[in-house]
Amino acid sequence: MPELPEVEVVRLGLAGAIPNRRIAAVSVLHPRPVRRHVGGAEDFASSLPGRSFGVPRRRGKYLWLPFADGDALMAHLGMSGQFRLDEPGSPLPPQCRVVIAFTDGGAELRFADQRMFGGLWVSPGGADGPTEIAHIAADLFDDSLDLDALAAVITTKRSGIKRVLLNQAVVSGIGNIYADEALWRARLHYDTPANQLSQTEALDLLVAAKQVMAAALAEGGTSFDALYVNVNGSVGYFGRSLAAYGRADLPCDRCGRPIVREAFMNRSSYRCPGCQPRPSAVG
DNA sequence: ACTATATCCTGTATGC
DNA sequence: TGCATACAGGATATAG
Repeated sequence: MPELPEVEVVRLGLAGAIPNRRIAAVSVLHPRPVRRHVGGAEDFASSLPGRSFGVPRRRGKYLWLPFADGDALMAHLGMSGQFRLDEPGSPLPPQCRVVIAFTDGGAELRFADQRMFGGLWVSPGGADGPTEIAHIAADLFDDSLDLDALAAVITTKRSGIKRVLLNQAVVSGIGNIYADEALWRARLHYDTPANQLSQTEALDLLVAAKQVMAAALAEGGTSFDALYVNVNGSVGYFGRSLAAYGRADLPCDRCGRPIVREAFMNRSSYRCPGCQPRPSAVG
């Protein structure tokens, strides 16, 4: 699923293809992905032509594509959203929802989304920081992030540590895959109360999360199937490097015990029962 | 204020 | 072969 590394791969792909290009026409093929656009689908399609893109930006899993006029096109990939850059007239990708054509007649920007948890909308005045994502915290690659301060905040939370890692208002960009990988690297059980961690333990966990996401970014992200791909349709290769996620019954790379899969927060959590034992009751 | 859960959505895999 | 069900999970609304 697209988390920070995958979204950054997409951002980089867009950065090489859309800046300074002017929109000629927009087609909305399904209304749901533009549900967050205040004026509705027709307004979305009619308000974009004539605008020119700047350099795409990202916070956590959110992308925004600034326009020269100060507004921005907001984008979230959700579970299965994809941006593709394809030549006009070429076959549409499966579940293509929105098509943006340019005045130069070059590659079109196409938004496909099977499950439609993702979406696009125009953020008025959002080019330099959309208000719609004011509640989204800095991510671990944000230069302005104070890692020590973030670790201190985490140690005040009473929730289990995985809930905290997944809370985008605390630290953004981490989803189920990299949460499990970071917890495995830090040898922590997902249900460990965050306020039972020492400052050092919290800091080590954040560093682990940043390191695993940096490694994933270097390999083009994690792809399990065609649901996550780069703007040119290529897949990422970090899936082969995962130590916990998706490895139920396979041996832990550290201790050899089989990784277990457990239901947690309406999804799956993977951990090593040897390296990441359930914490003792509250003490 | 804080924490936890239900909901949305569809293609794929699995079971009977 | 066909139908039903489980599963994948990010963000938000709602409940506690």
